[in-house]
Amino acid sequence: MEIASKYNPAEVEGKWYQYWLDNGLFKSKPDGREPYTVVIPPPNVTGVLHMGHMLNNTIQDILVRRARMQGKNACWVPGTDHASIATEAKVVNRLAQQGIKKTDLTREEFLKHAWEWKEEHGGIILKQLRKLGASCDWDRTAFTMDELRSESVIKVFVDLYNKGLIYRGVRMVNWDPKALTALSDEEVIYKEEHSKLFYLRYKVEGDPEGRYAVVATTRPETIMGDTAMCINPNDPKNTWLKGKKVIVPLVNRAIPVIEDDYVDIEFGTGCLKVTPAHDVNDYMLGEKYNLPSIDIFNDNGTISEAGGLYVGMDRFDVREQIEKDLAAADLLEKVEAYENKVGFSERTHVAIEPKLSMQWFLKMEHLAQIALEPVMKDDIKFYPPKFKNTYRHWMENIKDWCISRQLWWGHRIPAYFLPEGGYVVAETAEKALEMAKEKTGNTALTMADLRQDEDVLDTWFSSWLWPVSLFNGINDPDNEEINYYYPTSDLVTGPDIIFFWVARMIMAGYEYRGNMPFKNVYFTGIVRDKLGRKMSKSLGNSPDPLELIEKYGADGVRMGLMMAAPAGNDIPFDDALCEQGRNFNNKIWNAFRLIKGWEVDGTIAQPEASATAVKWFKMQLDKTIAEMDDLFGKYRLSEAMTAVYKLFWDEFSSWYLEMIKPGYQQPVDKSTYLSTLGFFDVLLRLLHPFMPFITEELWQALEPRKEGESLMVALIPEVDPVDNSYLEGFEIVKEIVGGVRTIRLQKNIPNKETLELQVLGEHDDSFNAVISKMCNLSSLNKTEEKAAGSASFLVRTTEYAVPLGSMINVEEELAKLQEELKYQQGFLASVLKKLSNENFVSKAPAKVIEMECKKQADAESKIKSIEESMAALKK
RNA sequence: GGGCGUUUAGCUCAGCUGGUUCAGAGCAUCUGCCUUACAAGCAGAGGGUCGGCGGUUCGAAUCCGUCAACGCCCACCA
Repeated sequence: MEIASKYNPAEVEGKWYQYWLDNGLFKSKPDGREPYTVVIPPPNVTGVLHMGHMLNNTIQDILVRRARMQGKNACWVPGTDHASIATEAKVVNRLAQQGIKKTDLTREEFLKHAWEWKEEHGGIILKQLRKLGASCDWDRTAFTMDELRSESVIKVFVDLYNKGLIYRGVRMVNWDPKALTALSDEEVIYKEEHSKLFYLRYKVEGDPEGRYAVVATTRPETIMGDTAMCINPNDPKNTWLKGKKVIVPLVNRAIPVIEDDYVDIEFGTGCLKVTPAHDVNDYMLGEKYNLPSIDIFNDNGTISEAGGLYVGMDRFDVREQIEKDLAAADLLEKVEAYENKVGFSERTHVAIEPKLSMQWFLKMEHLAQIALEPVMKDDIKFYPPKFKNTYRHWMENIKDWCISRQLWWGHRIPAYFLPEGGYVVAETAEKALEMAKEKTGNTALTMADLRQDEDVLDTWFSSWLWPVSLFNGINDPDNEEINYYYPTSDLVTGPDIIFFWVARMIMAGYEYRGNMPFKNVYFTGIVRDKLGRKMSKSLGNSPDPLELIEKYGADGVRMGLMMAAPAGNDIPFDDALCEQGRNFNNKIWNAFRLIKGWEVDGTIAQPEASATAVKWFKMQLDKTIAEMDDLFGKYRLSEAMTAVYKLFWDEFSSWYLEMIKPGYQQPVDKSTYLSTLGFFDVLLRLLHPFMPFITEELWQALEPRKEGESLMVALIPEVDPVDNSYLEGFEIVKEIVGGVRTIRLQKNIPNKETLELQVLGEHDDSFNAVISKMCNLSSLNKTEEKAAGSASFLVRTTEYAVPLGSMINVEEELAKLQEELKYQQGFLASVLKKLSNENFVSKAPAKVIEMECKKQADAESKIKSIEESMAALKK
């Protein structure tokens, strides 16, 4: 059989993915097996694959594939998120390119465009995931705005409203002047900004001396909205202002001076301008002192008519202009450089404007209560657990959730306003009409009399139902699927959405299923470039995942990502990691070439070295399987991968295969061959979750397979108990072989040339055949006295000598031995010092002392043997 | 301003409740090899007073205190 010496991923990946699809291997239906369920964190429907998705989905696929190979009924449900703000923005942009303004369209017309956009661009990301090898059950692909999910969302809204948990009211909310919508607190990102602190002069009304108060503010453009100035009643330096009125600069409007402890005497001048419409704290002061509120901004962040000045100008332009105008009017005392935190919209990146508006809110107290305990008690486990703290802190300080958005793309709030005021909340317009008639007593009401709320719900108000709604557990709470698949097993996601999504899913899970939505949460890190920077479009430091796959193969990229990805740690990504992954693919490929290239002879007996190798490797294999099991249990996936990586590369390729390898053009015996195929098969099983494509390719080529058979559903074998002392014995063999190799290297003796090996001291003969083969020995004998002119080395306390006759350089050997002797003597001295320490001997446990005594004996024995060698050389 | 986390070889990290093989792994580096599976490879080697200081202990990378640097989360001081 001719096989290329290098693995070509492009040739096989598409083929096997299609094979898996054709044979329905990703599909899952409830049955008698134990379920293993994962729901995908739904990416934005119009998004494209980035490195974060690659990492996240690689991890999910590893977990899912492994579960499948453990005989579980694995179900990985894919889907996308409608992403209100982001998608609506994209649609608006595209319309703008066509010269269409959103405001010129009706809601229906706009939504038609939006759905068209979704059909065109939606779900690209899911197609891309197939290139990665994601084993999702694609038949289950869902969308947060598809029929079932929409119905669930509306049903939940109505339910929460009926429970009294949803209310409507005018509150100070985070306003996004670009997206023109309210946002939740979580959607605001605070960033440190270099800004200015302006000191403005507020003249005291009717003061004969023309005195003025100085107010420090970062936002001079809001003075048109000032309705009071506040001082601390206990501030001696401002006592003179009590009861006075001051004139707002430029605006020339008189406002009262009020007193409240809220004002920090130390900050600025101790005078605070109060703008109830545009600052959360000022709003509270306004409520407390019954101040008027002047909203000086339009929704888009320009100054409104109510502002009186700078009408129509943008808030930031006004800030620049007003500085000049204040200075010109001699009303600007000074300007200082200042660092402060400014809130930005998570989606549109513009500065948030606090704004009073009518919105819908969800009360969080009850939901937080039911969701906190399970995480604290580890019913739901977080990996890494440090995020429990973050979670608790948020739950304990939670505020009500603003769930309405002034957008069209999303789930429309099912509230219907009545002609004479008031509203009803119902799942459908028909039901709403019924309720309206009942409420008003007016049976003549028609659909046309009702006006549905214009707003849609926050995207996360649908995402939080995801683990339940995917199995239709809201609409049909007792169906077979939800009963079987829920609670799901593992959730893999980034810590950045712990509040947006994870916490809220836990709330919804307990509220609507009375049970957790998932048992374990694996938080991934952020993928960074090798300089430690976040990957971003603007930096251009994010590699294109599909190009990477093309270059290194999906398996290589998966490995590259996993190589540096312990849970919760950031991933410093480097192409070199994928290269390492690709190289490993090649290693596997070539091991396969070797094995399949052998001619098998059923008549020859199994060599002793091969028999030993088979016995040893079986044990090594079992040990690693157990180790991987343990690591997977702790979600230490990169360590599990490292374990199998080393098993394949070091133990299997470098040791096992070398031990059983027949001589040039010699056949291999049947028994060894079959054992080797068996080992290779198991190795492929262990590797498959990490690198699905190459393993399937080789597994299919390993033996004839029936149509539809796949490694994907092969089982990871049970292990036999491991004899650790046997494995330890083999580690000694490795040291002996290493010792001989070093001598060959140093003396420049080619492998073809045979050597003799003499043993002085304790030695287990059962591995002699292996040692002889690996070292190409002509003899391996115990002896009392080694040959003159031999190079030797110590393994534990046994000396191994290779007679070399005249090739020995006595000077060099002596120098080497001298150095070793010095080290051993130093070591012995430190052990003796410990043992002569009264405190140590009396207080340390017997086991430890015993250990030290053994160290002493070993060191003494080694010293003796070194001294003997030196004496022999000097003869 | 609070809270959490990190700091171990050039790089990325592992070292669980203090004590054999506790100073490790992979990559990178260096040396020698185109050896008949694989040069995307093989065989070897070097490299760290475990962030600083102090304490507990017979014994500390590991426990405690403190300082420093970095990172993340939260918070209404203009």
